[in-house]
Amino acid sequence: MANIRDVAKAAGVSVATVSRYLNNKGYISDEAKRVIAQAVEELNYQPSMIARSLSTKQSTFIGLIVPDIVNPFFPELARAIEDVALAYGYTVILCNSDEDLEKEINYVKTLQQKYVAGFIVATSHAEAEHYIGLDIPIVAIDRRIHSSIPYIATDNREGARIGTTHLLDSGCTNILCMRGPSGLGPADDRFAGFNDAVKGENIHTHIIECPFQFDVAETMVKKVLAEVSIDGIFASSDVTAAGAMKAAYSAGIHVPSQLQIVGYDGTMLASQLTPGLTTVAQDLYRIGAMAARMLIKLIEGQELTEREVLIPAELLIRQTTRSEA
Amino acid sequence: MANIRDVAKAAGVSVATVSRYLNNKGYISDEAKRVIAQAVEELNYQPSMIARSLSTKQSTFIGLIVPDIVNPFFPELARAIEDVALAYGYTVILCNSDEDLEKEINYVKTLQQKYVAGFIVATSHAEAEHYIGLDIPIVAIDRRIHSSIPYIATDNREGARIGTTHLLDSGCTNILCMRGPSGLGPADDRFAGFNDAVKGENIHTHIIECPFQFDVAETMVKKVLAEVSIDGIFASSDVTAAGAMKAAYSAGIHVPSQLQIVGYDGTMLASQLTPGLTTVAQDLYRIGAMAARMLIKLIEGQELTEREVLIPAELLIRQTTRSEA
DNA sequence: GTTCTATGTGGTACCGGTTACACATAATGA
DNA sequence: TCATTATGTGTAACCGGTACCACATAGAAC
Repeated sequence: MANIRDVAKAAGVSVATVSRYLNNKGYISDEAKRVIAQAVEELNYQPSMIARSLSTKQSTFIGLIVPDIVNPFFPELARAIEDVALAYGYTVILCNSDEDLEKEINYVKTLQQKYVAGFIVATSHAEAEHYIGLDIPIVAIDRRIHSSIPYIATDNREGARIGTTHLLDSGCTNILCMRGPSGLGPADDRFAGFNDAVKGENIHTHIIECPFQFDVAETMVKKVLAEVSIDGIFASSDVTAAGAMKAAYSAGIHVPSQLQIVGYDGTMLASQLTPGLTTVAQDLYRIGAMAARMLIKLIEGQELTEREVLIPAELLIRQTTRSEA
Repeated sequence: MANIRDVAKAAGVSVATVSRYLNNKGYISDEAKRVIAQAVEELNYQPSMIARSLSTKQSTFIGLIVPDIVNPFFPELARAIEDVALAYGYTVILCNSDEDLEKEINYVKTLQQKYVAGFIVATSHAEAEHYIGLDIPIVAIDRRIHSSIPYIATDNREGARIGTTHLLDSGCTNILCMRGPSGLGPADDRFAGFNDAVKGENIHTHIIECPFQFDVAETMVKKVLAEVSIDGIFASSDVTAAGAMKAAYSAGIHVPSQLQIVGYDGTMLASQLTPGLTTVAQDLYRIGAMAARMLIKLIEGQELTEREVLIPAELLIRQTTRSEA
């Protein structure tokens, strides 16, 4: 592969001029532009990003840390981030942390060696201390890491309130709330939103704490259905809602006539279930895209207008609720 | 951040010695090892991968090109690749091609500039010519790009045969085959497998060509159900099977008592549907892991024992088929 | 005693860019 | 007319590693 000196020689100018041409900075005559363009074309020259990075100590890599890309929540996020990154000339490095702090720290270290320009962190084990010391821009998704790190998420509390209210409006009076792991920011917020909605209403509520796993959800809901009588479920994720649907099916309980269910996330899964799952949709794409844009601003030294952004959730009414009104 | 010269100075040796120490090559005395280790420790030195790459013209980045990470088929693949890559000290760059040839070429070009060590290509628009010229190792997943490029995939034909046979064994006599886009390798193979299974059997078959999209599948199957009477569906992906399930539900046709369905892929979706979707599972993780291992071998200059690997598919029997036997 | 080999270390060119600085020329303003 | 500024270009140091080559020393082989 040709390098910048080859181009300079072919064009009959100095490497400095070629560099200026490539980066569009400083003065260059039209004539110089012409001959360099031609040389670039002829030699099929492509500048080495590695050499550029070494020299400028900057790169166009963005590290994306997620717990597990297999969790349907993250691909859409990743997709949005990748789209925006591409548009701005960055590429994204995928890291699965498995919620394992050590793995995460390790990744951060490795990527630093590779001069990543910044991180987008969408993980729950994020310990502030390992990030705030870094002199690399970071944006947090879904949960707050530290006040100094900008973050962007769905307004989970309000979203959960809306979802639960929909259950109430649809006539449910015996509601099971499948809350997510306590201590986990978004899960706590959603639970708070659930409580906001039911407070003062004359209904019965049952609370279980359930990890975001299909199998566990199915098992737990099966047990609940055998013990108490409920007519509505607010699940704090689509995956757990899917588990609940399966449990209801096994128990011979019809959805939505006997039991109504609302999920959370608005993933593909929700739309592909039968019956279609009513869910509180997060605008994952928007979150991802915005996070990427914020990070790139940070990387390029621009000021952020907002450091904390809450995106509203939207209720998608499908067939697991009756929405009489 | 400290560099290798700082370390050399602190340890009272030359940079060459430090480099040898870091790369474990050449002769170094125990004493030198000791003082260098200490200096590295004290300065918290981490070698710059960028500088190393510039010098060696090698990197530890692997480019992963997929059509769309949102398609549930790919996250699992990506996960496996990432796991293996991590274990060998590589990091993976995620690229969504959207089946767009130009975007794909663009990515390849960009990543070349960034000195990626190799590519794993899991995309259908792969035009051989853009890859065979590259002097970078490539492994293809799911479809063959060119005879010179190693590839690894599920034995789709045999998988489809097994899935279809299961439908036959379960008593279906009127089967709809939802084949994938013709011209697309894996889709063609699966269709061939379907034909292998039904050939010579005394049953009726209906064929439709359906892209791997939920909505389209639902619409198409709705139409079929209104027109002809069938008791079994072989879908060539889980997503289209899910669409078919929804269509059946809308038409008031019960699965599996009136209509049995077999999907393909074995994604999470299949297990999370209600009723659970019987499906021909590809061992996505194994495919991904193997592809990553093959690529790394190639990168590191080792010989491959096999250049084409077919992984057997496995039938996962769940609740959309009756499997009387 | 001389040659050979194994062990150990250092100097420095090189990878392919960027950029500070020096320098030249033309145009502008006082 | 002379100083000043805008325009345009080249030289070379630098980013932080790698690795070739030269060179030293010590023990083994002949």
